[in-house]
Amino acid sequence: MRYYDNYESPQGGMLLVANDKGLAGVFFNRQKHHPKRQADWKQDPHHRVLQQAKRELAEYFSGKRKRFEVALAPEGTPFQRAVWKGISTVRFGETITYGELARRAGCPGSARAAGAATGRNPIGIIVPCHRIMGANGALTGYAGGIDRKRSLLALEGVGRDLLSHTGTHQAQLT
Amino acid sequence: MRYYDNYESPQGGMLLVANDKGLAGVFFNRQKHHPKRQADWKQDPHHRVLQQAKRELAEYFSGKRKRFEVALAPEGTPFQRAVWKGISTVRFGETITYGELARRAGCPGSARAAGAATGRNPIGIIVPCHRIMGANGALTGYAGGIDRKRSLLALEGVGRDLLSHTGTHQAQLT
DNA sequence: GCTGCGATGTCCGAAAACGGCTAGCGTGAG
DNA sequence: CTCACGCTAGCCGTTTTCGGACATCGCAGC
Repeated sequence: MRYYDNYESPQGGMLLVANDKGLAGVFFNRQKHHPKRQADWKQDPHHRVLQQAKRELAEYFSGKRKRFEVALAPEGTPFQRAVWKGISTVRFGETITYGELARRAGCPGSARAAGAATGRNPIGIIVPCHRIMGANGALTGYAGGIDRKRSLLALEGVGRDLLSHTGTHQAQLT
Repeated sequence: MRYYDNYESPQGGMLLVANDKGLAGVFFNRQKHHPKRQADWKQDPHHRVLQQAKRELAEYFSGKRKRFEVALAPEGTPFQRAVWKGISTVRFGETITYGELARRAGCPGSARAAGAATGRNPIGIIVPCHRIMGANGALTGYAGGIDRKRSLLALEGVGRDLLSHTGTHQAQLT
């Protein structure tokens, strides 16, 4: 069974989803790959996991939390889960490249596939896919929109020099 | 959650599967499309639905039962469920053709598709797919093997003339 | 009779397309 | 000479697409 609830963040409305094992989804409204609510999902604002997630997110956005503790239960292929696990090893305020991410997932050389898997990350913010950047420093992409990626990194104090990187036009695009 | 148990029939070992709503599967061991036991299935010989199914099957094989009453909960596409429902309208000892079956499912002209759906019937014997025959009288096919189809029809007293039908070569093949 | 054909829903395998990538060059400006 | 930048060609798991194959049957043409 799946449970869900809405959450209003400083960055916009979000959808939170949980299953029996833990948190399964955190999406910005109207973001890329946003799942559509299934008929058998139940809205439950008081669900234990959802409540904990909402609390931790609030603390994160208000600058009081740098690590998440809620139990995660994302669903995906073995490779995808390895990548998402790799993303979770990147700490608050740090960034790594897609290539490094692929290495941490145990598949060096699969940088591009790692990028695709990153784009499919179902647990935004808490699995900090916004901390992954192009090897040349470009922000490259973000399911919730590049602007949000920039904002999140700024919130984490990532140096402005990195955010305003001019190494490539791509930083401004998409 | 899924529950399962084994059952030893006069025609060979079988696997029975149930979900929360009713009986979901009845398969001969090693038959075509036999599902492989999933990690999250639980064996439970005392499950209410499984017990009822085993009892009714025993009665059927010993000639004491001509209609099944256990609740069914097969999983498939809308078309498939329509076909399986159509199959269930055929009574003990009767037979119909795939074309007639398609008609009963509300899709005349989809005889071939009905045949494919019949082959995917997850609830053997209880959803009596062995009562469906080719328009020319051939036995055509059976996921558990043509021999079992013949035996089941014999058990139901279907005339020997139908079983040894010589209208076409296909009756002896496959 | 026998042959060939068209209609039909689903599944399955193979192949191609598609990305939140990167390293390696070539080129042109300083 | 250097360096930044842009282009290109490989890289790789997932998703999408596509083509057959099926537990068929009735009809047309020979």
